[in-house]
Parts: sequence; structure tokens; C-alpha cells
Amino acid sequence: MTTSDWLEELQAERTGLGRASTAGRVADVLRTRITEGHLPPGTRLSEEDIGAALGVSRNTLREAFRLLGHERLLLHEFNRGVFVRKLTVDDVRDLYQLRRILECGAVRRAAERRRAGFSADRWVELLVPVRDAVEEGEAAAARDRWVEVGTANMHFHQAVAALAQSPRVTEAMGHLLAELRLVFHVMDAPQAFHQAYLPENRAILELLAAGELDAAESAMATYLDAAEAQLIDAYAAGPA
Amino acid sequence: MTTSDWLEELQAERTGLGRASTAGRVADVLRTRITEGHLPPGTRLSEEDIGAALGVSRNTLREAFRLLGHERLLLHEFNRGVFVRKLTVDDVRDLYQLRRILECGAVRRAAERRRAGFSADRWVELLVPVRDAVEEGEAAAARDRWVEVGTANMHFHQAVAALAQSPRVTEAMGHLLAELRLVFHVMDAPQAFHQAYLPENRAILELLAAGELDAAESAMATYLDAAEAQLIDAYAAGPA
DNA sequence: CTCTGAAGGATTGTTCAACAATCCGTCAAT
DNA sequence: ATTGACGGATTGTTGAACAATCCTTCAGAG
Repeated sequence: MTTSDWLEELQAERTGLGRASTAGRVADVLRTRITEGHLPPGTRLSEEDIGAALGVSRNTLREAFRLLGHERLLLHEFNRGVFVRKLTVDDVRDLYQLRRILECGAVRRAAERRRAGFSADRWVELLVPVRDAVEEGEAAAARDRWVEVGTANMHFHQAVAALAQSPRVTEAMGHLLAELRLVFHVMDAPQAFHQAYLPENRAILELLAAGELDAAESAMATYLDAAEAQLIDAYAAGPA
Repeated sequence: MTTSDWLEELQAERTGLGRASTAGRVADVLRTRITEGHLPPGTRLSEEDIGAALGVSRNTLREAFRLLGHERLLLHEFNRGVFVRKLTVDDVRDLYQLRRILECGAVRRAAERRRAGFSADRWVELLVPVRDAVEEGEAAAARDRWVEVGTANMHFHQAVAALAQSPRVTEAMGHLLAELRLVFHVMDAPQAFHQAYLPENRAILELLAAGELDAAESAMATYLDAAEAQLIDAYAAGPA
């Protein structure tokens, strides 16, 4: 192992170390609290109460609010406070429109690279995270760990987006999925919802591995159309 | 004019009025300052100096910094301060990867809608902003208003992205273009750069209007490939 | 009864001052 | 040339204070 290897590894860890900011940690706490569903959409987050509960000053807390506001998890209304984002049916449609563009686009871009000279080894290597996510979901379903099925499903789509090999696409997909979690909590049985798509994930993976890239892209498109319709139905029955 | 019309107009202006936040206005000032090139990439923004110059407190200024940081115009280094973002060649590649996915994806999504039953009137109506941007650029070029040619070019791509009719796609495109402005300033003659693509804009518009949507999408792809290569060349000659 | 308008309290927006933590450059010592 | 310590400067964070705004309540007019 040469010196440059050491330095490279250290540089990879640098982003993890920079997380020392108090506001950033507060944002992390609130983010998981929100995406896990403990804070229902519409809940008002009082600066004083939460600041006291977490032991941070109002100024620091406001910085955390800004962070989550830009991730669209919180809605900041001037002179009124911040609220857990409440998504409308139009928001769901918009999110899936963006998903179609991002995920199908990522598949398409990966396909173009593969056609433009890409070794077979490099291709399977690129698909490893996708395969991992698929198997993670199947294993979780076999053990009836429904919440893990849900997170595995997220991992699958995140991995697909990562096929574009674009940090910005990956980050946008991360924010998109976090926002979508707000939607999933309004469903009666989110477990069954995610589980139903496990075979689809497997099918798309196999299409990708086989190099059937156009088929993979259209499979993803119909996948997303179906999921969107199902979610919108749940919304029609529920709130909004 | 009915009552609902009145209310609709007022609601449209609401976003403009909500800009009463001091931090938001400070962010606006800094944003234009940065995108116009007055603050070169790498410049450090001292909290004390800028706070004194703009007459706002450090806390408010920090909120503005967070806003611009999330738009990637500023880079926030912990315990070191904020700097005007300095983009690397990899950033340029990433930005164009995202542009390909977003802009080509928007065209493709619009195409799918058009095929799935869309009146001809509705289609030309949808293309109005694109046509306006193209003509705005041509008019500016005819009068040798080079900076206006550049902004018209931005408007064109923003309008293309808006074909997806997705607020989130539109916003992402806006942030992307703002970030790209950081890149354009490193070129010797950004005017000529933008002017060269005016015929391409016109060609894509005509393909869209004629319903040649696949051709429009691939034309946009080659367009972006060429622009990316040109920018990367300029970067190789210049900094980083 | 409904609508209007005026207190009143509560919460947010913003500023200020202070201290701790960290970074950066300098300089001496090995 | 590298190391280590010192000191100034800047950021991170806190707490308190005041102004501005919102929400609720309530009384009065039509």
C-alpha cells in the first residue's frame, strides 16, 4: 500500500468528520424523527419547546430549520413558524414526475456509457449496489421484517439513480426519497405496498444485468406509473 | 373579471411579497453579486465585514449564507468560513450530466404527454415560453447585446425544463443554471460562446413545434455534449 | 346573528454582546 | 526541514433583549 493510497482513504473519510456542527446534528435528529413518522405532517415545531428539549439555543435551532426547509421536509411560513411538510396530491404527482426523469434518465445515461465501450467487468461492478439492494429486500421479506423491506426498496432506487454516476443526481434522489417518506406514512399498510414491488426490482436488475437497457428503462417507467397511481388512490381515500 | 380572478392574481404575487425576510433579501443581493461575477470563485466572505457592509447582524447573515450554501453558490467550511464556490472540471461534467437528464427528460416527458392525447392548441401554448426565449436571444444578438444573449440562453433552457410541468424540475434547473454561471465567467469570451448556440436553440424549437420529439431530444443531447466539451477545453486552458 | 375592530398574549424576526472552540501564521528549538 | 508552542483572528454557539407579527378573545355596530 503506497502513500497515495493512505491519503486517498483519509480524504474519503473527511466528509464524515466535518459533521461536528451542532445545527447539522440537530437537523439529523429532526430529519429521522420526521421521516420515521413520529412527527405527523402539519405539526408545528415551536422554537422554544424544541430548543429546550434538545438543549440548543434558538439561533442554532433556526439554522437546523433552514437546512430541513431546503430539503422540503419542513415548511417555513414567515412570522408563523415551521411545520412538518404536508404533501398534496399534486406534490405526489410532481415527485413521481421527477422520479421518472431521474431514475429513467440514470438508466439511460448508464446505457449510453455501456454502449460507448465499457468492459463487462466494469458493468457488473457498477451494478453491485443495485444487486445488493434487491437481495437485501428479498432477505428482509423472507424474515417478515417489513420496515427493512421499505428501506431496502429505498436503497434500490437510490442505487439505480447512482448509475448516472453523478453526485448531484444522487443527492437529488436522496432528497426526493426523504420527501416521499412523508407520503408513505399516510398509507394503511406501507409494508404490503413496498413488498409488492420486490419482484419488479428483481426483474429490473436482471434486465440491467442482461444488457436489455431499453427494456429496463420502460420497466422502470411502468413501475413508477403503477406506484404513483396506487399512492394517489390512497390519498383520495385519506386526507387532503 | 370575476372575484376568483382577483384572488388568483393576488396569490401569484404572494411569493414576491413574502420576500420580506431580511436574510432572504441579503441572500438575493449576494446571489446576484456572485452570479454576475463580481465575487470571483474562491473569495472568502467574512461574516464581520459583510455584515457591517450590509448593516445586518451576524446571525441574519449566517442564515443568508446557509441559503446560498444549499444552492451550491457558497461553500461552507466548518470553523473556516464561507467561500464563493470554485468549480472543478468534474463539477462541470457533473452539471452537464444532470443537464442531459433534466432537459432531455423534460422533452421526453412532454413528448409522452403529447402522444397521450394533447390538443394542438395546448401544445403550441406550452411552447410559447420556449419560442419567446429563442426570439429574445435572436433579437439581442441582432442588437449586439451580448449579455442579454446570455440571459436569453438561460431562459431557453429554463423554458425547456419547464416542459416537464414539474415545479421541482423547474427549481432544480434554476439552481443548476445559477451554478453554471460560476463556470461561464472563467471563459475569455462568454458572449461568443452563447451566441454560437442561437441557431441550435431555434432548430430545437422548430423540431418541438413540428412534433419531431425524438429528434428534438437527440438534438438537445448533442447540443449539451458540444457545450460541455467546449467548456472543459476552456477549463483546461484556464484554472484548476 | 354576523361582521368589524380593538386589546392582549404568545411566537417569531432580528440584533447585540459575550465566551468557547478552532484555525492560521509566526517563531523558536531540535 | 520538521516539530511544537504561542497568540491573534475568525467562527460556533449561547443567552437575553426588543420590535414586529400573528392568533385569540371579546365587545360593539349594523
